Amino acid sequence: MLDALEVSNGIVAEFRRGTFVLAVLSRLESPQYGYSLLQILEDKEFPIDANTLYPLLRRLDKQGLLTSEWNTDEARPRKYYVLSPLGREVYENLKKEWAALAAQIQKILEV
Amino acid sequence: MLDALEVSNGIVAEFRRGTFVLAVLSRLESPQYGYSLLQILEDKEFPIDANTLYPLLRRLDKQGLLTSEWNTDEARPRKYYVLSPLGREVYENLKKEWAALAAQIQKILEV
DNA sequence: GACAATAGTGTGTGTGGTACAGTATAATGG
DNA sequence: CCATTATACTGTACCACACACACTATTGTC
Repeated sequence: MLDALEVSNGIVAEFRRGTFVLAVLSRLESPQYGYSLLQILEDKEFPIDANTLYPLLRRLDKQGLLTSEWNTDEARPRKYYVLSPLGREVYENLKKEWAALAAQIQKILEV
Repeated sequence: MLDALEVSNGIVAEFRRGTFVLAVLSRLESPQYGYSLLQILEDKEFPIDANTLYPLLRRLDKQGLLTSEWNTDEARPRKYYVLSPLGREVYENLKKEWAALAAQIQKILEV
């Protein structure tokens, strides 16, 4: 049998899952590669598992929100991602929508 | 090709998905049946599709966060759900965790 | 008598997070 | 100079869950 903490953690994971895209987009106004993003987000106290981030980057690239480019000049080859024009537009939308959602939830929890 | 609005809406749906449980739990301190919840949440400007809500209620019941009971006294049989003690405890946790997450996101978006 | 609203169950599908395995190079410590 | 750790990815399979679709059935209304 699961206790309250375990159950809560599972549901909190669902919260966070929904916000991964927003967090990632927020860090890609300047180019980053996967590993640097992992560290940046960890520093920002928003850690994402590598097994979640890498597939997410590929997906956002495929959806056209990011553009990607291999950099082979440096010692180690790195795949850099950055917001595409579409991605930038989507990101601006999402910021507004997030604020709206947060306000709605706040309202529901207050009563 | 999808435009920015369509893509945004998909991602916003992901946001909302994560919060369904919280919204539903928040309305189940007093007993409600599925259909009444649909209407309450719609009134609160947090509409959930019936095809999402009904399976969600069954799942939360199965996980022990809710207790359910058929009421056959009224004209039409209705299945009433209400928070179990575990559910209540989880709900209190989630409110705190939600506030923490919202603050984190706020911080990430600010920079 | 038809039709919308009410109040559900059951099941299939698709998306996406997560896990696991694998590849490979660079830096560091003993 | 060899082992280990950190770096930096790819590829694929699994599973949970939202959502869609189909279905049943009663009540109220026009």
